[in-house]
Amino acid sequence: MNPKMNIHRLPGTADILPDVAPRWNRAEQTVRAVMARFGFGEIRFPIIEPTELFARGTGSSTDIVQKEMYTLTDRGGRSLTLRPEGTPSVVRAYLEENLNHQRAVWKMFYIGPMFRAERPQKGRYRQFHQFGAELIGAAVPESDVELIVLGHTILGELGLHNIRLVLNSIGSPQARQAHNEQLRFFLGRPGVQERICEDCQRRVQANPLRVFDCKNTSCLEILRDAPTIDQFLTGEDAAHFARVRAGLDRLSVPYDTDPRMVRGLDYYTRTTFEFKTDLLGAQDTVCGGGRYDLLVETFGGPPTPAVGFASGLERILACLEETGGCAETPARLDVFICALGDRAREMTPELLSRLRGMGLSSDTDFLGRALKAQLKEANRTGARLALIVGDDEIARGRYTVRHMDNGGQSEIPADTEQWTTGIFTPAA
RNA sequence: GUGGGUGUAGCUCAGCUGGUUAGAGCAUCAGGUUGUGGCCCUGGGGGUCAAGGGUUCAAAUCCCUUCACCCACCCCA
Repeated sequence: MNPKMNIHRLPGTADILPDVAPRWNRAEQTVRAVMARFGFGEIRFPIIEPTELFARGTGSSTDIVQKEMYTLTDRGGRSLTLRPEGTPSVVRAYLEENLNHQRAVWKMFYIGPMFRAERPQKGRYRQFHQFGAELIGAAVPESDVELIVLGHTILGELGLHNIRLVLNSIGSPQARQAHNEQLRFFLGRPGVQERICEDCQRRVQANPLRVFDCKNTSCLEILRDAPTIDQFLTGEDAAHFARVRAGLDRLSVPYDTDPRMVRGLDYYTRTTFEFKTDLLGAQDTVCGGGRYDLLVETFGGPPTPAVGFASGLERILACLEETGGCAETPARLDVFICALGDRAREMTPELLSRLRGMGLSSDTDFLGRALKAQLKEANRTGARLALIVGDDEIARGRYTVRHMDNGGQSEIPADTEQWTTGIFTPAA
């Protein structure tokens, strides 16, 4: 806010400062730990990719590709894009690195920043962070269950409760097309067409499925009898879906099915799911995913079934903040050195090095301030001990150690060779 | 991209329908203790009142533009 400072953070981006960075680290650690427990290995792929990867992978009809990508042209005239999501890159790497020749099934996860040029608001940023998991090569319903349970477990271990799992199956592209046509017919009938809202009139043309997201009460009334995707699933689609639900039932993972749940990416087939919260307002999806059995083929690979999900870290952290579920445990310093006078200050680098070499966290005052101010600083940093080094101590060959928790003081030899971690461990 | 709201100190916010040098709490720094933190007391620093333009004798206050943030639409994590 310094008026002279006229370079600003881009809209929808954030600085994660030292006071909140520990929350991020903790969340990421939890994600990595659970992923490892489920047998998923980390994959790191470029933040910048050829634009065609997303045009073909994410799908040219999606909002992401049509209006939300950060695309630039490099000096060679190539069109590059800052990744808006992770799945296409994972599939690209899977084929490019010939992973399909090494093993039939791959379980991979990623974690990192994504970029979307949307209007920022709560729970939606232009640079945001996702973790995601992909299980490539398996078609059985139990692999869907594996992924949903993985998401469920991670969210739970992150401390997120009161989240609702919503399940749907959108079947094959053919089923969806049939459904679409019926829906258009249903909404285009005379007597209906005039009663739906303007937005929905437009949706009927662009993407009829979207009418199911409308909140308008008269639209909702009409839509109660609208055809839903479940009526168009093939026997195999329906059997697959039933088995996914049965798998979740056996594990007592609660869910709601919603044949009207719509996802905005082109590549989904059969199972789709979302974990939703009621803490975030409009941006209520904390994790979303589904099966994408045709995506590998669209990149020229062999027919390869797959399932995946992605989850937004900002939204998760925002939820935790709402519920107070991220109690801060401020890091405590072991020793704060209070140096008085030039001679003492000259010695502090060695003293610090010795302490740090012993594995103790330590710091000192770099402003040449009075003892009072230095102790205040020691207090602020949560130091357990203050090591007071002044002319008196140097003359005596013994330094003063102050126990910040109870104010008690003792002395230790000035000779650092004689130091042990024991003398810096305050009595409990 | 569209609609609505907001923008005053580092942070959270007062400042009524325009009227003298723009305030509080917290934070910060200093003093009360010439070498002893947390509590308390006293004092200091810190604002082109988001930016730019306009109306007016007079603008933090009214108008316009831009920017940022928030909410909703759209869509998604």
